[in-house]
Amino acid sequence: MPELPEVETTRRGLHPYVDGVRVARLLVRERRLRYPIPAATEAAVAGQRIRQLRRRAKYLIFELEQGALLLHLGMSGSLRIVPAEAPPGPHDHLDLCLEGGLAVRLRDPRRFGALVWTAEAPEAHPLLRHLGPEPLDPGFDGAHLHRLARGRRLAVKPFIMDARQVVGVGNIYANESLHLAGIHPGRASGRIGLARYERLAEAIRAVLTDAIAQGGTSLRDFVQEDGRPGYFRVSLHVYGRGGEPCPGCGTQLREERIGQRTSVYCPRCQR
DNA sequence: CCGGACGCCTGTCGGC
DNA sequence: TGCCGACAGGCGTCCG
Repeated sequence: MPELPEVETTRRGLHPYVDGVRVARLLVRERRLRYPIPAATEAAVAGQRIRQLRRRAKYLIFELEQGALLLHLGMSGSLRIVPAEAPPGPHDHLDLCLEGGLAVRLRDPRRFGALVWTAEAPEAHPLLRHLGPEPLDPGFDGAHLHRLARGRRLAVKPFIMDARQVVGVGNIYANESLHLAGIHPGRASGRIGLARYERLAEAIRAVLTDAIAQGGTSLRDFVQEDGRPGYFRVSLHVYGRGGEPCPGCGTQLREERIGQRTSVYCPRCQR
C-alpha cells in the first residue's frame, strides 16, 4: 500500500503507544514475509524497551535498547494497535506485544512486507545503507536531482522513484509531483535542466507534505492505525484519473506504462 | 555502472 | 453467474 505519507501517518499514530514502552514478546504467526523471519528474532526483542519509533524512507524503525526492528509495509501492509488478546483476523501475521496489554499488529495480505531485527545501527543495515535523502529534509533539492541525473537516459519518473536518488516517492506521488511540476514522466532524466529540477523537488515536497497533512491517502486496503478504515481519499489530481480532464487545462489525461508502472499525465501541461 | 525485466503474494475488477 | 487474465501502493535481484 503505502507510500511515505502513509508510513509517516502510521508512525505518528503509533509512536505514543510504543515510545518508551517495553516489549512483552513478539508473536509471529507467519514467518514467510518478504524475508523469512528467523526464529531467533523473538528472543532478540523480548523484554526490550522501545526507545523510540522512527521512520527512514518507508521503513519504520523500532529502536530498542539492543539493536532495532526494521518494519516495511510492502504493498499491502498495515499496522494497528489492538488489545493483545483480540483474536487475529486473516493475514494478521504478527503482533509486537507491549507491556500493559496492547499489541502492534501487522496485517499484510500480500506478504511483501518485512520485519528484520538488526544488532547494528539501523542506518548501517544493508536495507538502509544506500538510501538517498529524505525528500522533506534540507539535504534534498533540485540541484541534487540534477547532479545525479547527468548523462542518464532513464525516464524521469522511474528516476525519482529510485530510492538511491530520493526516498519515499512511490507511483502515486511520482505521478502527482510530475504533474504539478509540468514535466512529462517519460522525459529522459538527463535532459532536464536545473530550474525544472528545482521545480520538481519543490513539487515532491509539496505533494508529500500535503498528503501527510491529510493523514495519508487511503486506497483499497489502507487502514488507519487505530483501526478506522480511511475512507477519505485525498485530493489526487492525476493518479487513477486517466481519461478525465486535466485539472489545469481540461485536456484528457493520458494513461501509459512507463518503467513497468502505470503513469498518468497531461500531454499538454507536461513536457 | 546502467536500464530493463522478473518475481515475490493475495485480492479485486473488468471482460467475455 | 463463473472463469481468467490483468493489475495493484514496493523493491531487491538478476541479466545483458
